[in-house]
Amino acid sequence: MRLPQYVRALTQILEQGTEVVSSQQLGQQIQVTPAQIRKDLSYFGRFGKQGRGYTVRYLLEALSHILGLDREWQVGVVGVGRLGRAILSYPGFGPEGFSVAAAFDADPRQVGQMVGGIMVQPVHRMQEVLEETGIRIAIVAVPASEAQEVVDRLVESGIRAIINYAPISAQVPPHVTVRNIDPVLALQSLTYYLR
Amino acid sequence: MRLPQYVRALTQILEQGTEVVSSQQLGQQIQVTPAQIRKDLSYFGRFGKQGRGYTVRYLLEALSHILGLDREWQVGVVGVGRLGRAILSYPGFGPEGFSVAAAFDADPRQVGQMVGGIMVQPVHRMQEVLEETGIRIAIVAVPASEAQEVVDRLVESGIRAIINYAPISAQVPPHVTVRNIDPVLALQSLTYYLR
DNA sequence: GTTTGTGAAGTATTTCACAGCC
DNA sequence: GGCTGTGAAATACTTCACAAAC
Repeated sequence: MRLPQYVRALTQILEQGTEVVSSQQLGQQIQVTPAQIRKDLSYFGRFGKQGRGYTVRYLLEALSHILGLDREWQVGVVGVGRLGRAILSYPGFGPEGFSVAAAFDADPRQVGQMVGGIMVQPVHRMQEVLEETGIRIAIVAVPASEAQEVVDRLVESGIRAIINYAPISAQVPPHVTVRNIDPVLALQSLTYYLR
Repeated sequence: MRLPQYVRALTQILEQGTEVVSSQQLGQQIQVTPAQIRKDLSYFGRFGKQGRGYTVRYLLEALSHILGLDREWQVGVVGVGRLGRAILSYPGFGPEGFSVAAAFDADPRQVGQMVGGIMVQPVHRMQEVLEETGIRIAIVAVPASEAQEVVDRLVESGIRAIINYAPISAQVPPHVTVRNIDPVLALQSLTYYLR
């Protein structure tokens, strides 16, 4: 899925004040071939003008809408240890339309604390809170040993999308999508090229 | 590149005391089809026995060697802001054979400080230090606006592999490999499925 | 009976290349 | 002349299915 990259690049291009962009120029910025970009876009509609290119603002709005980025998404974070705290106080989600609206932890010492401006709730209230708030995206930042259990409970609670920071390959039903963030795997795949 | 996943799964299986594993069992654990696993492995050699499966310890050692994971890798971190500090104090790299051996920052207030047990060095000494220590892997944790410049200097310094946490698509020559860690892009690709 | 390793078949993804439009 | 949108061609990746080995 390259659309989010296009959105990011178009946002930058718009900020520069450029009004029209070709697939060639866009591709240069994000290391994707022009044909690839045109093919990707053609799957969703016809956004360009021959001989001219794409109107940056128009394409940006169209793609943002397709991705559902023209609204704010509430996100729940499970696990407020070292990593969870870093996520909760990460300032990069807000500007992109994601707002961390709930945080959970199993450790009673964490529960009740304020982290990144929100109150940590006990994990046994997770289903209740997620259903009340209608949160459908969760970030899992618990130890590997507890991650699958947490994922199972998130799925039961109606979560539809998960960012998983735990080093496991989580099992989920088909209606739930998972993206793994796994720096160790990334490092380990790099070492292959260093010999 | 799925080999690192196989290594991780095999390590767990070994810890459980299981000595032999089939592509079927291994696949179940990490959500990969048995045929896929056999095909992946066949590219590097013949590790199994028909009717039996794979000797866990033997396959684990073979894959670790192929990936270069049978040694320790020194890593340099550039940027010791919020994110860089989290990376420097992340306890998950060491056990996997990665040791953060140098840290750099452009901010003079950070330079000289000890973070995660190592001394922060000025970014202008980066090339010198990287060449002295022979570090070939770097983690980039600087703001987007400075990331490409840092990447360029890393490439000049002989770095061959980069984990990039900055939200940019870095330009590097073909002999350098980059892996991006980008939670915002991951989130944005998830929202597509929620409508 | 079980499970590997692997050609062949089947899908998916990417690139080519050009008619059509600006 | 420049650039899109898109079928066709080319690549890449995955799954099938089975002979061979245990």
